[in-house]
Amino acid sequence: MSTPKKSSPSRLPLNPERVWLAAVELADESGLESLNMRALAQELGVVPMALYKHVANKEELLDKMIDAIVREIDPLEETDDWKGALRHRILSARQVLLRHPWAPHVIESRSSASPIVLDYMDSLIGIFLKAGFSLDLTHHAMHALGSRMWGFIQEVFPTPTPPSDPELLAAMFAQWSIRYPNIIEMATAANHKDESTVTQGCDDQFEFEFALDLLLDGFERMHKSGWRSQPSVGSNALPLESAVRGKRKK
Amino acid sequence: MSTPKKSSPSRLPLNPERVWLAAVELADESGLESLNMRALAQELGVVPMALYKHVANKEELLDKMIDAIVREIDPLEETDDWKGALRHRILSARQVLLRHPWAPHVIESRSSASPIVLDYMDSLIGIFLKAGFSLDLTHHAMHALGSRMWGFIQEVFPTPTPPSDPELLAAMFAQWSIRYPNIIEMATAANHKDESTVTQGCDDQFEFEFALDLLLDGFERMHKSGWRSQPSVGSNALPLESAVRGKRKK
DNA sequence: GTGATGAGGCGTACGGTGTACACCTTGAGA
DNA sequence: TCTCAAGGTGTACACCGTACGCCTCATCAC
Repeated sequence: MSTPKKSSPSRLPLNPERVWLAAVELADESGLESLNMRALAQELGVVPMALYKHVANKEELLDKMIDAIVREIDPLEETDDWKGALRHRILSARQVLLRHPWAPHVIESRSSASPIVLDYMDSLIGIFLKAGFSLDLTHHAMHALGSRMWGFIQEVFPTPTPPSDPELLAAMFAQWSIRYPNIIEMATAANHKDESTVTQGCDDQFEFEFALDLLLDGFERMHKSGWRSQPSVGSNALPLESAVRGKRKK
Repeated sequence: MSTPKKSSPSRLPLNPERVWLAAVELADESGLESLNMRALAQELGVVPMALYKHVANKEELLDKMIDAIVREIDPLEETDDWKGALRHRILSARQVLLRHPWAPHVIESRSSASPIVLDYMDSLIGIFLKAGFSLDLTHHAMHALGSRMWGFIQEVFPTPTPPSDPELLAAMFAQWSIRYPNIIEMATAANHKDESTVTQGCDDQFEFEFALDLLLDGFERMHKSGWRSQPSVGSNALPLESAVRGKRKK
């Protein structure tokens, strides 16, 4: 052969892409907290410092990991149904995130959008514009989508996991009923069960689609009614705010 | 005196609250990355390990810091205007976060809600229920609010800061116009300016209120129309989803 | 061949982090 | 005066990212 590999049979030469794909795999399997340069190096059968010949540092590695999974999002299909297209794209993003549970945390910690990320955002904006949305409304809609465009649930503050001991559980339930009557009332109703499932039984996919559709329906309504944030073009300072404040109060 | 402090005149005895209030102050002034146990100890004129007599570990310290700022949110006022009350409370939360820019990152990293945090959530739920919202709709509305109930902008992926050199800037602008035509079109229109302000001039407060009002209006509309997610009580599995899907398609 | 070159893997070491653990100090109460 | 515990001290360790210098080896002009 013209390329004799004598050192080790299992050692193909390692390149940047192999590094971050291995990182994605490691994070998928062992969680983000297990992803460190030493563990990743070991996974690749290499010494830690070898990685730095292929990625500048850990931050860049995390950037590339996000790029890798953003590429997994379904490509945009040709259609005239803007709402369907947007919905499909965002739900696809959500499926990707479900496969990579570490991703939300990493996305939130990025300091700047990569070209791949900008491609995705550009395509979403394109959906609005192609449907005839004003530049103005498109802009606000993108902000209103926020992290939801990536498929986040953005589940801040998961409620504490209840104790398994039934006696302790009953005690906790009694306490909560006094201090958090509304939470308890809502939670027990939400799953037609007793206190044992008080904090469970919430369908994430449903909640996500509920909020997404609420936003999309809102965008549609504003678009159809020809909503504009500015009474007259030319000034772009505080008037924006008072304009909408006026509308809100009706 | 009956309490002679001979060691040092400036050394009042240090207690848990002093520790986390000092931590909040340090994070406010120097940023979250400067908040470590050694720096915090120095700020308090004490050796690092002394802190562990008052807080269990850094995670607990971060929990307490969040508690401290959640307490800064305006208390709930008595009113029959649920939308106004909710709006006021959430905008107040946003003001708090603006005073403590490190808070969103910390909130996102909490693994469980503290009692103080649950108090706040309970009060929001209470607003919905008092207004006559169904338990069902209240539940979904809380999820739809998501991190917005804390006043997050949730500005994922800030666009890269443009170079200051005007020549480089023009080059970047030209490149972007080709690769991200929609972003550029939207951004230039958004502030009626040339490329020099392409990524600036976005009023965060306006964007936040825009999205918040969109959600609140949506909740109101659904409440008034007597929206329910379940065609019949008793089953709580997939039917939920198809129910809303049906509504969405109309 | 042979020496130069440079890409890529290696080994050591350093500074920064959270924190375990044993020690000491001090002041209140018996 | 002795005891005891709360609270501050000092040392030390494990783990992290990564700077820096070295070594190996395939390539290629001569």
